[in-house]
Amino acid sequence: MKSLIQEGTLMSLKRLAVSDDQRVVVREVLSRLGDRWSVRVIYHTAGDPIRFSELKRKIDRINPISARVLTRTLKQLEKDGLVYRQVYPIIPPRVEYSLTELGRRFLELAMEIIDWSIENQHDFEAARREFEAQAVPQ
Amino acid sequence: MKSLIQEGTLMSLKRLAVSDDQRVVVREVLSRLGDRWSVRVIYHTAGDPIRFSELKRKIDRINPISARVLTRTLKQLEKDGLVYRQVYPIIPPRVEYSLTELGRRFLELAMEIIDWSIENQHDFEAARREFEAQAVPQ
DNA sequence: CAGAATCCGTCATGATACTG
DNA sequence: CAGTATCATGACGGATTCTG
Repeated sequence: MKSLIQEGTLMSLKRLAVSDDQRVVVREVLSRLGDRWSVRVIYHTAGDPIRFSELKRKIDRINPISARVLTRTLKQLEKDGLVYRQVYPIIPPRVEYSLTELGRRFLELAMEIIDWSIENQHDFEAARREFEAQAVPQ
Repeated sequence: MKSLIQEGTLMSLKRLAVSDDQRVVVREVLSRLGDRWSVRVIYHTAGDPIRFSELKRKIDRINPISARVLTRTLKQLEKDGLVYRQVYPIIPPRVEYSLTELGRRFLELAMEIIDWSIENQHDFEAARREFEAQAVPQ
């Protein structure tokens, strides 16, 4: 299994090292995983098309998000091609968000990591405890 | 395939929503993917145990990293249980870094996403071009 | 309803110099 | 060799107020 990692990663890094454009895309995608809201927004956009306010309300239930941040996150995701934004030019305005195919696959990959994190929760917590037991016993 | 996503993600979100601790762990792992250096450091730590300076030199070849940032990144990864730090109490000091089992699996998952990003590079670039063509035509 | 505008605090990153 | 200390900065996130 060690060789599996090393061969796989070496191939990836070669490809990663070749082109600047590729490094930019990778950085972009990993950033979406790492920022505070993108994954959560994408998750709540996975079902039927959802309006701005409803999306905000759903997210607020778990963790409050400001309109400004939700707007910025959605705009970024739209630019990345992960989210589709449909505008109905009526009054009052109606805007619906949904996932693109790219967005759906992104969510699947994100979920793999999320599930893995939860499965290994205790290992992570044990590592942290041990680290803090060693460091600066004062 | 839609139901696949929705069932899978719903299960994950339920688990995600239940416990605060679980949300913390998930946030932690996703942050490691999203920050600028962790994945790169983990990649270069995947082979034989590697010393601080050699690690720095390898990373520098692609993108220069300051000693301060490399130190901080390594310490964080050690605290997360992804990297193992072996100290030899000799003079001059010798410190070797290697991956834990948790770190190896993390790298595999990260590589899935990296490979996917590269495979879909053109879709991402097309989405960005289209977005910028629409926005603010001035 | 779906944002935009403004202002502000925090954290990650980074350059530079120093040390056991 | 393997870091630490100090200082600076820019992006991200957030609260509040306003609008077509």
